[in-house]
Amino acid sequence: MSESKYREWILDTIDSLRSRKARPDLERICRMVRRRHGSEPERTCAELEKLIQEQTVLKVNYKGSISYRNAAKVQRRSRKKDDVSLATAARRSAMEEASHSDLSNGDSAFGAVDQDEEDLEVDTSMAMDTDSNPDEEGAEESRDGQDRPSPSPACEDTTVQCAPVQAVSAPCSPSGSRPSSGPNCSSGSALDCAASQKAGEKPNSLPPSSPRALTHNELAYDSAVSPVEGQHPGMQRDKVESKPVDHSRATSPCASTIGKKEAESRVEDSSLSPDQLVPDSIARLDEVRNVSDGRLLKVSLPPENCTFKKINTPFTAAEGGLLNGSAGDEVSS
DNA sequence: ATGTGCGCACTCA
DNA sequence: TGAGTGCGCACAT
Repeated sequence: MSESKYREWILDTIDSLRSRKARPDLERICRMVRRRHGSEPERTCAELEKLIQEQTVLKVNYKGSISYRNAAKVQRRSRKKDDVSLATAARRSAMEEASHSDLSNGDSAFGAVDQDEEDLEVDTSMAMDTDSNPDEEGAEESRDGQDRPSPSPACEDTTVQCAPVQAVSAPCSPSGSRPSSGPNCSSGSALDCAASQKAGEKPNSLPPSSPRALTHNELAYDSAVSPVEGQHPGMQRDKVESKPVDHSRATSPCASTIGKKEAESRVEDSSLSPDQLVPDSIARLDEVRNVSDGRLLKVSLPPENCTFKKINTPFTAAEGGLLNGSAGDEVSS
């Protein structure tokens, strides 16, 4: 029940922020939801992750910061030509909407839906590009989701919340904002996380891959990341194994956005393209693996570790952060 | 203090 | 050149 509500709230909030020309970031989303509906930031954060997993919401690293998009609306540049993509997108949206009701709930239906979506994404992933990619994070997880029906089963756990989103994007809080809370964003909560993002931040991203991928679409995020892969466990693994490496570090669940920036800062390549999604997948390689095994365990530990790590590992960059120089954005993970 | 509206610059296809 | 995005500011509450 609430899930669907949250979905609406979150999507609505994202739309609202966008229409206001404000970056739909975690902090703003949580704040607005809290203001409007009184829901706790933590909860909002968790729900948001779920939506990301479901691909209802896309997490993207834009201009060095994480933004959330309404997947149903995202299309962005790439597509023009491809009708296909549009179509796909449309379909997706439709599905999403449809799924809104069920998916979130995790009804049986959703299994099917998911698949479809996945397929779409996969197949179309190329087309979708940005759109889909961003989801990747979600995608992967969603895969998991297959096993486990609902989108965010785990989320509820503290681990979860942080996991997806954060993981993806945020490696950990940069400023070390709160080591103590480390593990989950929870207490610090989204807001904190978000806040931290801002604070610390510098954008960056880890570019996993090669720019070329981007060529196709921004989504390229990287082949590694590619959502698609995620779909098949086996594939995932391969990919994961193959590329992963760096990313793994980056990820840290809870730290969430916060960390991300740091991470980004350090890593930054310039190659990235602007909107890139933030594929968690990479980040979460570990998780993924787990998944392949059976499902992911959300991994609780990581957070702390990550957090600390990241925190500890300061990069001068952070400050210097400017590294990013490039305006673009990068894909996050 | 917080939310909102919007001009403007940026980036990309 | 058109479109999407978000910063930064001014204004509203």
